[in-house]
Amino acid sequence: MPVVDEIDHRILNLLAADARMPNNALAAEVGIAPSTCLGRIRALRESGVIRGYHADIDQAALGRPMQAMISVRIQSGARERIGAFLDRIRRRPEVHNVYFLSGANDFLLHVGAADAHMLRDFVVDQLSVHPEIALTETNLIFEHYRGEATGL
Amino acid sequence: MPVVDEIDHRILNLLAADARMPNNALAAEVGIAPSTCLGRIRALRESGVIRGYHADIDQAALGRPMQAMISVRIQSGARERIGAFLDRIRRRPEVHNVYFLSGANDFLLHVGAADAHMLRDFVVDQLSVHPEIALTETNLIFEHYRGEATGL
DNA sequence: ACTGAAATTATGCGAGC
DNA sequence: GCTCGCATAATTTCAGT
Repeated sequence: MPVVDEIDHRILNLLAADARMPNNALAAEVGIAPSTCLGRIRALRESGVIRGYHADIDQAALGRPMQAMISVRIQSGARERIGAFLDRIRRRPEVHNVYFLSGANDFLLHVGAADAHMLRDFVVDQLSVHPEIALTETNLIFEHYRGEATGL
Repeated sequence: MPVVDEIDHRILNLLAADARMPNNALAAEVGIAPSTCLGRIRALRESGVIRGYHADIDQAALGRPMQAMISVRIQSGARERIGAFLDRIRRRPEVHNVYFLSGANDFLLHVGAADAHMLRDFVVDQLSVHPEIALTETNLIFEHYRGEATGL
């Protein structure tokens, strides 16, 4: 069980805002020596508190200007078989996030696509073909904002 | 409109997977000189293709083991006044993502909380108090997976 | 776009609190 | 046990070519 103190907290917030911030600057900001700061970051990384560092890419520039949120409902009898389905779906390049939820729908898939055609193909070829899937509902994402404080 | 070629594409995928990957390693991986690679990354950053670099933090370690997706529907007459509401809500530390959608519900708020109490307080104090908000529906997030290929 | 030098930054180690 | 300061290694950055 990792112990995260006040200073760790500040380091994490700074890294969530800018993961490429130099260790020196971080150390100065939180008021400890660079080597100490590095040790803390390494411990946080190894204990799993820091899960990784990711660049946030403008999807439109990558040829995927369209994003959608797809609600997926599983057949009530097939809840045990969804593990394999999930593992495959989350590895697809179109899929940005998978939320496994309580409520009437079981999943939310956040996906990117070049156009409506590609989106339709994704729903038909990746989702509807599976007998475990009871229904899907696709909604376009007009805008997507990230939170500021602590990064996910 | 920025031009993103094959090599840029590979750089972006690598940075999406690991934003702290050293510039030299990146350059070697994509087969160009470090200085050239740096120039490309800078251009991508300045043109907005790379929006930022963020550490992915385990929310449980930060004292927010609970996550929820809240569907929000706006009063049909109040669609013009939601800008200010959005600006405020997305700055709250509990809020990880705001999705502005088509369909019956107008927003999806992805939030973190320490417990059910805190979550209830967020819904009541930040959402229900606004007359512009017609209804909210809160669903717990059991699990959240990030996509692998290209980072968002 | 590459090469090589210079500045900046990261890392490991021994000492001190 | 955690922190620091210094020495070394690695990386980034900016010339010139």
